Amino acid sequence: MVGIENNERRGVVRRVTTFFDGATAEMLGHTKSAIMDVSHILDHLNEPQREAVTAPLGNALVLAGAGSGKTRVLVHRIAWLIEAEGVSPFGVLAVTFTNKAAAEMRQRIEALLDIPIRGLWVGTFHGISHRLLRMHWQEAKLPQNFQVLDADDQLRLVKRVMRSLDIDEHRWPARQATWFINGHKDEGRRANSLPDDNDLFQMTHKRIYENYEELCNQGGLVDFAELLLRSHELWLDKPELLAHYQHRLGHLLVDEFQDTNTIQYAWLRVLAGSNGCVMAVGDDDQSIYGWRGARIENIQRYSDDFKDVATIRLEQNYRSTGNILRAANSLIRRNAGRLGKELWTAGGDGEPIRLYAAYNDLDEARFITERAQGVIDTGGSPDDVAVLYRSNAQSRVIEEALMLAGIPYRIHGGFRFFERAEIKNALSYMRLIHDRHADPAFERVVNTPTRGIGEKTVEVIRHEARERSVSLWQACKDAIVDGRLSGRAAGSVGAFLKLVDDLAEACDELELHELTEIVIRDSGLLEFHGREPGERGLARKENLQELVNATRQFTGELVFPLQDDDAAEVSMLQEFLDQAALDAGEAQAGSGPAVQLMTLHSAKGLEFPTVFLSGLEEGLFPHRMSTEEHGRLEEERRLCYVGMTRAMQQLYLTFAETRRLHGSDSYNRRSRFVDELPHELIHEVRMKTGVEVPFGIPRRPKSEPLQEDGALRIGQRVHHAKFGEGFVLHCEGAGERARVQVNFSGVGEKWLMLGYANLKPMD
DNA sequence: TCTATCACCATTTTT
DNA sequence: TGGTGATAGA
Repeated sequence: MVGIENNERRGVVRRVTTFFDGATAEMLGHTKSAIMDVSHILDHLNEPQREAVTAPLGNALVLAGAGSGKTRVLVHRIAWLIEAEGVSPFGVLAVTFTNKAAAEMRQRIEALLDIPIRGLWVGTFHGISHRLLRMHWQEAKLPQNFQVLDADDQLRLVKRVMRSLDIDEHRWPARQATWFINGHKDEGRRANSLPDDNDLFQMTHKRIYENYEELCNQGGLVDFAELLLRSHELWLDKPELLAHYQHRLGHLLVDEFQDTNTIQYAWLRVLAGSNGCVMAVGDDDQSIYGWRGARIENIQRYSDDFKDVATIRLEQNYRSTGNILRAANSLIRRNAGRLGKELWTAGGDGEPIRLYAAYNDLDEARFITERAQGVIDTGGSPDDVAVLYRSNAQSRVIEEALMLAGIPYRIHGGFRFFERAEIKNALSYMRLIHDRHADPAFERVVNTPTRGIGEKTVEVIRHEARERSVSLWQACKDAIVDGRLSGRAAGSVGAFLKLVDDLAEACDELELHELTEIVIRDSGLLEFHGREPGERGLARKENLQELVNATRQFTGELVFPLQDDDAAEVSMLQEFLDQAALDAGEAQAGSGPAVQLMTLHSAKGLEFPTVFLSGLEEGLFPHRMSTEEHGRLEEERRLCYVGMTRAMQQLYLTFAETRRLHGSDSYNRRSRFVDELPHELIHEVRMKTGVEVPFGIPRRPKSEPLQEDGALRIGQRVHHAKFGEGFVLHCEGAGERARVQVNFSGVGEKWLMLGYANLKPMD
């Protein structure tokens, strides 16, 4: 029904160029909105936003700059489709990358439309693909109770495969093999489609991929990439099924389009078919996930691959001050091949961007802490402050400084709730209760808590299972009957089997949370983890309790409700386990206002009144590993752009001349990104005094200051009391912080503080 | 089978 | 520097 309506509508061309709030209804022509008040949808939108929200039914590309109201446009567009265009909620599919974004969008749509939108599909690529596979497991050639593997499960499985193939894990790290498999799946390639060549790397990994694939198929295991790949294949294999969804889902909206990878793009194209309307929202300047397969070119290809794409640019920024935007604009302008966008604000210039050249990482942390304290002292909330860094290793010193100052902070990233070992253990018992043949779960808890089933015994069971192509569980039963296990091992294994069977029986008729409670107690996990030394034991026990709470609150309500004909028979337990795999939860429960510490990557999409961009040093940011390739350097620059545009009022850039990383000191030059910013927008904060001076002018090119003193120049031979003779390689800094790198004939290259080294020129 | 010790190593992260 | 994984000894 919906599909037919849509097809008719798509021919209708409506030009809506200007809106006057009072006149809106009259201007909408013959659509349903003529009799309906849609001002709540269109009020408070700027011109381009309204253009996007009310775009004619068809394909559209919305280039939404940072802070330009992207989510707002998506939400209002959906409301517009439903209320003004009369599209059924069942005909709309909104795709995001994270569960958080999906939840937020759903919530905002419901708030805007003031009614729960049953049937509206809002979810992640993975979540939606997963749902499809659950509904059409037979067509997708999966067992009904197939299991979703998370990254950790996958890695373990790959390791198991490699061991069974006798592949040296030193030479071929399992991480790399997993990377290889996922990389190809993300590109839509199955193991058998990879070419055979003489490349040992390729052939080894292909072999692993093939065996891994086989093991997954045998055990009904589906990893993240597989969800997408398989649902894509499902559509291609079953045209009638595809037709059903194409007909039903006539309106697709995709958030963060620049982050789509090859398979996601293909997935969308297939689903859209020739009649579907796709609204792609994204920002090529914020593409920072190329390293995990995202294809920035998808956003460029889109206009070619889809017909009659209307392009709308959202460039008015509602977040940052003029200075911040000007700096960000001029930074990103250095990247080539952009679709082009220039952020502007109706607000004022605001304060200058502040730059702090710290002596070392501790000094940097001290400065950040001091200024964060300043924000709090002047009535700000700790929540208003974010400290961003390139790599997680940088967080420690900042943490310590904040802790010392008694400023509450929260670190984003790290282990998330469902990724914690104790939680995964508990879930594994639950998984086994649900499906005795779930091998990954079996492997995980067969000897957790320790019950005398060692590696040797497990190896016997694995061998048995492989020989007969049965699950580990089945292999245990057989091995006991056939007497293939020693008396002692047979006893322990038998006890484990009985434990799980007993748990299953005891929990048969119970609510999910009651089951969970019994599982963590009777499996011995609660006691086992509680015994762990120190704070950790306590924390783990609490987490397990928290799991019980989570199951109690779990309603089984689907992320996106299904229409009656979609109804799939899925137990609450299954549902919960799936969700735990697909949504690992938040890393830390928020408790009170706190300064936010996170990587630049995880800051995307967020905003803060005060932002510290720390560690702006060559080698760290841009990261050493990204400086070689041009494309990767541009991605680093986009990352810097993302970081800067998080700031609403105040932006601090900091770097350290010396940094302790991995236990040894490193001396890095200030990041090129700092120098790519217009100097007039920056004030440099001087050490100790805190006095601000204009940035840029007095700074001389490196090595010059020393030359002027007539002391040293590059290449000059020098003598050091302890290291002997050498010649100067580099000079950096000035005054008390001046350093030289000298290549000594005896001890090699050394960095020395000029003030202390007492170098004697030799010529 | 479990625990202590020692190399080894080290962007970014969601699903 | 600190976390991880392999190995040796109890």
